[in-house]
Amino acid sequence: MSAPRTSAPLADPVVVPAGTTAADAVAAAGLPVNGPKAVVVVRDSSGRLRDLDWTPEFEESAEPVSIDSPDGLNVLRHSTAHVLAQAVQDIFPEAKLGIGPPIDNGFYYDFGVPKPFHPDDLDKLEKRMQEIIKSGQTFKRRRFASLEEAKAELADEPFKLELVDIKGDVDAEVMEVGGGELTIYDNLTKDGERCWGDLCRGPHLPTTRLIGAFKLMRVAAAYWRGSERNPQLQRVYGTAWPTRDQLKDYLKLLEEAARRDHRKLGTDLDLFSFPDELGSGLAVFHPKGGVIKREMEDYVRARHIEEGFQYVGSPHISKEGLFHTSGHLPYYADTMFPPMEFEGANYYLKAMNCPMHNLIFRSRGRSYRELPLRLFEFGSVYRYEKSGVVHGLTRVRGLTQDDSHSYCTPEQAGAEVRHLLNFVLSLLRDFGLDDYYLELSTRDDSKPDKFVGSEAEWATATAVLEEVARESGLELVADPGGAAFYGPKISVQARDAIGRTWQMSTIQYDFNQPKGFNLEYQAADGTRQQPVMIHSAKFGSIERFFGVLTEHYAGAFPAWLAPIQVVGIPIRDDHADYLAEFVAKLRKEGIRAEVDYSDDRMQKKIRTAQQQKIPFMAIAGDDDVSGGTVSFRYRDGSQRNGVAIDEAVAHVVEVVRSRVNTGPSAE
RNA sequence: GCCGGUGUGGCGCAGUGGUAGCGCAACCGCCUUGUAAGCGGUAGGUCGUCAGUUCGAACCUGACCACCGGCUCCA
Repeated sequence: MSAPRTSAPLADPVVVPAGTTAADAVAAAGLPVNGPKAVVVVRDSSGRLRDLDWTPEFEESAEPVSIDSPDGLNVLRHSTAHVLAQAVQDIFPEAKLGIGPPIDNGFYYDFGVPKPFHPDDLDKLEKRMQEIIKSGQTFKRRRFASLEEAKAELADEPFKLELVDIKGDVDAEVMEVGGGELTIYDNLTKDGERCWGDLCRGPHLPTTRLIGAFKLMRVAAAYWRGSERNPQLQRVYGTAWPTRDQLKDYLKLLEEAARRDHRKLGTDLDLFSFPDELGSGLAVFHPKGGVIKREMEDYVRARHIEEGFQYVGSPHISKEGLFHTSGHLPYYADTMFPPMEFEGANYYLKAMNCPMHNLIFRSRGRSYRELPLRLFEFGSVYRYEKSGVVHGLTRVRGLTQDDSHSYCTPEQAGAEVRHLLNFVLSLLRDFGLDDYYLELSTRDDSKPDKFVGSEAEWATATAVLEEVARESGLELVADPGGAAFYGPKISVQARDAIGRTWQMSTIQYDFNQPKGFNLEYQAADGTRQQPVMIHSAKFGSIERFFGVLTEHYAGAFPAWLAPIQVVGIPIRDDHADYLAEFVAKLRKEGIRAEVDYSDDRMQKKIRTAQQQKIPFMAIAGDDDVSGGTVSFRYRDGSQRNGVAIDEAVAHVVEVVRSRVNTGPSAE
């Protein structure tokens, strides 16, 4: 997610005499220069942000930018990065400066240091930053006419020197070369004395005092200029806000995310685990997780069949040749588990299902009348993810894809992609994800060896996907270079309950594998033609989707997915038999219901059921027994007392079958 | 794969050189209770693994494994 580039105008353009500083202009317009709504920079007519002390080019159309706008927040965060860098060099004088851009909710700064930072160092740095901020430093822009001058100034900063020297693909976000212009910002104390400086394109806050609240979050290593071949620098991450309250809210959001973490909930709710004995990235689903997984699969299988897919099956391993034919092996040999050799052949665990489906297509002659031919399966694949990247259920080494391949004529491709996109979106909606945008991943023409097929083929395929994506009316984001080697793709990015986005489904247009497999169908005119294939995974992987759903619902799954849907809670032991009859009736309707027979008190049983996030608690005591009723407590805490047994059964059945959620997802 | 951090009963944690402790969960009792923790007792750990240092290692050193936070990668 990248921050929006625009900020809403605060006022009409300010008209001032030439030579006025932006700060004076802002003041003249009666705009605030302090506090949480402060104007911190201005935008010139070319859209570029400028410091408030910017005079020479000041224009009538300059637009004030407030600190709480997205641009203003970036300026605030970037300025905080400078304060961090100054603090680091104060405490670790040997530290060399990398870069320090703003990011979502914060900033980072990279440093070259002889010894990596320890998390405890953050406290010291925060303290020093606090002092700097309170002292009210300003950032003073200095311009250099020549490279030499700048280099002399930066003689002690090897990384900055490298930035100065970079020819061609200069990272314009980081600095500005071009036109021979290089700028250094000097940090000035309140008395106007220089106390620090950094090569930077700016702009910055007029004073560090506007940094209302910040916190250093973590240290990590990051490759210099993002390349694995470069040395690693120490990156310090922080967050920064105009006010303390905003920082507090942000930290609360992080806590909420931690509370929803599927890895924690997986243990708490007894859903799944990753036994050491299996190896990294290999999950087992426990009975409760198994229920959810099976419900997900059953539903998705049924929906596929409704949509005209045919359910197929294929093995987990194959001889090597198959993956040569498909073209995968040269690209993915590193990330496939190493081959097993026996009977004179190499066998690989499959890392993708498409080659298998291609063999099904090719198993007999195909007619145009069969197209689009839609094959679908839950295909388990194994990918040797690097040790540092496995992450809960969202990045694993063994996973199951709900993988489909639609074989169609090139003319049918657009309609098939449209069909798939609608299908995918309706499925996601059924699982409570209804806020999404699309990403169109295309070929990177500068890296032809990463992609197969001609430019014309790519252009055709991309045009088909783009047209369907556009007419969907959903937000569409370009992802140049993100395509698979065999073709472009649309991916659906879904926002969860707390606004995080997850890449979910993909739809990929492939004209290459049909070629490699020599797939053919007989056309109406009797000629043999080559189909195109559309790959699609709706969940992406069952495991990953499971993890995302767990976080989306914070473990409070909608009733139809809940491992235990109803728990009977007797007020006294002797009410248990009465509830057992009720539970038996529910089970007859296919409801997952149990009686809590533990010798805990009913309050404790309620607490246990709440922690298990069970949607329905059916409570019964003397009143209910004599009245032939049960009393519901829902997991959101609301109650419905004295519901007649038959009505209660019907109520539960209705909620479960309608697949709606009972109670707010956050408990 | 790279950098840093962490690894103690099912879960959450304490214990920095003298042969392991707390809370929850589990089990056994007592209590018989109307919407989020009643009380008492019992059992459970070769302290991630393997080497090493030491009279002695949960604690110090090394290697490996796993996890966490990032980076790089993600068909």
